[in-house]
Amino acid sequence: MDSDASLVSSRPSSPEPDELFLAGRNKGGGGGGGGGGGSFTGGTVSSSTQSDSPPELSAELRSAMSAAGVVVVDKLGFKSSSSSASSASSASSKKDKKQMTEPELQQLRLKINSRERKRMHDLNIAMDGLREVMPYAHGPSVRKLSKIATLLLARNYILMLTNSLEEMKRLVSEIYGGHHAAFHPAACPAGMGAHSAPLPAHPGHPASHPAHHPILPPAAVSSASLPGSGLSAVGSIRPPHGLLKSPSAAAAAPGLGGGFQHWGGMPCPCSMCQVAAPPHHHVSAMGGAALPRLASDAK
DNA sequence: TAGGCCATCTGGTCCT
DNA sequence: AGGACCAGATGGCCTA
Repeated sequence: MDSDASLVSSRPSSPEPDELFLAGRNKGGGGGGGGGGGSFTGGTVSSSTQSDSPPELSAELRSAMSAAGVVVVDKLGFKSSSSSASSASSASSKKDKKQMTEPELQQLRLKINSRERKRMHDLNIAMDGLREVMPYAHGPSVRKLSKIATLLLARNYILMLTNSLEEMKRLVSEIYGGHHAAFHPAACPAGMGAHSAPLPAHPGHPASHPAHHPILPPAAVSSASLPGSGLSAVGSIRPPHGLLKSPSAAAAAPGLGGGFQHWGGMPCPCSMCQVAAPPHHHVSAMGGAALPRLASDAK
């Protein structure tokens, strides 16, 4: 019904951050799957849901909808000049629900629905933000990761980055460990060269053992050292392949689809290479400016 | 056509 | 009291 469409359409006009996302996001394209289309096909969803309500309520609901629209918009941050609607809703909310008239109940219900919708939209925005930093192929031709796949891939990615950091620290300590005195003045940053204060994280320092991670909290380090930890273990934590039904998604998300298998034969010991980037990209990948993205060949 | 994924609605519960 | 959070139900869309 148009009611939901009006509510949904009122959201993009909201000054909130999700507006930017929703505006730039062409969910109707079908890339996001049925759900993606659902968010912008308010008519379909509303028709389905409104069909639950008695048909005779439609007109009433529509009138209530317009009033509730003001309330919703006001709730979303607009400077609503119509205080009557908000006052009516507040007044009705003060009543017992049993005493509320049907339009008032509907208005309250719409308000709650809108709030819940906004909450879910915010959740989806956060989920998309997570997808954006995930090392899998992005693009219009690549199917979007499902929510569960996104979460599982994110978990794997965090674990893998943790292990990568540990591995790099270990290598650095191996390289510079025996030449600490010689390398120290030049190799260390200014603060470190001065050694004004003991730096546990210094490569040559005994305390720089990976077990005492200077950056990550102990929990993160311990999580990296899961049973059978090490780089190969990260690949073993990947989610079930069944989560990636489409081969394109599996190819686009190596962390999910088994892209870690090449680790054993790779000349570069940096586990970052397991993700997607060629060995010479891991510096930029560590920088996080541009996470390695697989070739958008998928599909 | 079945199954997966999703958005939305809705009622309940918990928190501030 | 109001809002946030959660889970179940429902129905639409898409893909194999």
